Amino acid sequence: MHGRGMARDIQERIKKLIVDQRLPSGAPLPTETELMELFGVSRNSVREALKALQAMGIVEIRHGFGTYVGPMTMAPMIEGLIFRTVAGHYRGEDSLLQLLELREAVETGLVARLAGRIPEADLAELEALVARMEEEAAAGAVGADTDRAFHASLYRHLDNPLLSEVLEAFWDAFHRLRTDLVDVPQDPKVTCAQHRGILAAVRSGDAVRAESAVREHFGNIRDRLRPGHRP
Amino acid sequence: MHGRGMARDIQERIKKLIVDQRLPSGAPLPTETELMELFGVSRNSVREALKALQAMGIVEIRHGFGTYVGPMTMAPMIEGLIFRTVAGHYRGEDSLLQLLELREAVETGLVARLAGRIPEADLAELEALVARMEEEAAAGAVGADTDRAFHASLYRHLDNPLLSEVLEAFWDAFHRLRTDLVDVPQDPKVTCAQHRGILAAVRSGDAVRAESAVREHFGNIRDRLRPGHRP
DNA sequence: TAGCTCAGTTGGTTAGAGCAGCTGACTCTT
DNA sequence: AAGAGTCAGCTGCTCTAACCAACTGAGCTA
Repeated sequence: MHGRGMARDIQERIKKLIVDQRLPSGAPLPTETELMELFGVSRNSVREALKALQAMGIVEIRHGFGTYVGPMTMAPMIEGLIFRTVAGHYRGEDSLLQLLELREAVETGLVARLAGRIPEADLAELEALVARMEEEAAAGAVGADTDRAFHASLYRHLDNPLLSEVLEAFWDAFHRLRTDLVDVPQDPKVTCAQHRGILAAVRSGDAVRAESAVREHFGNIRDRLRPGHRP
Repeated sequence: MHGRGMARDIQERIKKLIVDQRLPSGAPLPTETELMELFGVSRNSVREALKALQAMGIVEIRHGFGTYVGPMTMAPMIEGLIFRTVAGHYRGEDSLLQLLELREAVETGLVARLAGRIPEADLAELEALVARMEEEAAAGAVGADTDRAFHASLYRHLDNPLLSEVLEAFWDAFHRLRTDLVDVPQDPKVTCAQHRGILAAVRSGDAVRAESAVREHFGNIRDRLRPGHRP
C-alpha cells in the first residue's frame, strides 16, 4: 500500500490495467475475486474502487454477469453538472442561467465557423428536422428529441467526436434541469421559426447572421429564465 | 429498497439530503454510522455510495474527521477526460488532438467576443503575465502556471464562473496529458510572441485579429502534435 | 503558559457469510 | 428430434462484526 488511500491506489491500478492492455470499451475485466487476489486486498476495497470508477464511467458493472470497461462517455460529467446546478439553484444562485450562457457562448462561436460549410446532405437532414418540429408544434409542443437532434446534427460535421459529445452533454444537462427545476413556458411556433432561421443562415454561408440567429434562439430561452419574467 | 441498486439509491438519498437542506460546499454531512442508521442499510453500502459521490466531487471525505459536502468543481470531469484521452491515445486514436481542437474551437469563439471589452486593470494583469513569461523564456522554459494564469485571466471577465471553470478544466486536462503522454517540444520565444499577439489583438478591439491570434497559438501546438512532426 | 499525552470520534480495511441476478447446459415434454 | 423449462454455477450485492489508522480536543505535565 502506497501513499494515502488504498481505495485510491486500487483505482489507479485498475486504470493502469485498462490502459496497459489497451482494453476497448466493453472488454471484460477481472472478477472481483480475481482483482482482490491480484492486488492482495479485501473484496470490500475492490468494490469501493470499482464503485468510484463506475461513477466516472470508466467501468461498467453488470450484476450477475461481470465487470467491463465502461463506455467512457460524458454521462458522468452530465450528472455532476446537473447536481451542481441543482444545488446552486436551490441556494439562490443563477446556476441554470450560467449553464445556458455556457451553451450560448460555445455554440455561437461554433456556428459562425460552420456557416456555408455544411454539405447538402446534412442540410437536408436539418431541413427534415425543422419540418418535423413544425409538425409537432402544430400538434402541441415540440418534442425534446427533435430539438436535441437538430443541435446534434448541426455540430456533427465539425468532425470532432469529443466536441460533439461535450455539446450534447451540455444540452442534456440543460434539458433535464429545465424540465426538473423550472418549467419554462415555450411558444412552439417561435421555437420553430428560430430553428428555421438558424438553418437558413447556415445555408446562406453568412457567418454573422448565423451567429446572431443562434444568439436569438438562446436569448429567447434566457429571457424566460430571468427572474420576474414568468407570467 | 427501490428499483435496481441499493448503492445507487443511497447516492440519490444523500444528494437529496444536500439539496433539500441547502447545504453549501464544506458543510458537514452525517457520519457513516448516522447514515447507516438513517437509511437502514449497512455501513458497507453507505461507504460504497460515498465513494461514488466522492469520485464525482459531490462529497469530500476526510479520514478521522468526517464527511463534508464537496467543492463541486470540474475536477472529476478532468479526471474522466484525462483517462478517456489516455486510453484512446494508446489505442491509436488522435484523442489528444481532439482535446486540443476542442479547446481551440471554444477559445477562438470566445476571444472574438472579448476583444476590446477587457477593462484596463485586467489588461495590465495580462501584460504582467506576458512579461513574466518572457522572463521565464529567457531563463529556459515558460512555466506552466504562467500559461494557465494567462488563459484564466483572459476569460475571467466573461463573468460566468461556470464557463471559466470549464475552460480551466480543459486546460488542466490538456496540460497533464501533454506532459504525461508526449513531451511536445516548444520554442519558448515563439510561445511568448504568440501570447503577446493575443494580448495586443484583444487590446486593439479587433475581433477578427484576436481570433486568428488565438488560432495561430493553437496551430503552433497542433502542428507539433501531428504524427511525423517530431524531429 | 506552552507543550505533550491520551482518550474518543471518525473514516479505512479486513473477514466471512449469505442473498440476488444472469447464463448455459441439461432434462423433460411434445 | 425440437422446443421449453429447470437448475447448477458463475457473477456481483448486501450484511455483520471486528479491528486499524487518522484526527481532534480536553486534560495533564513541565
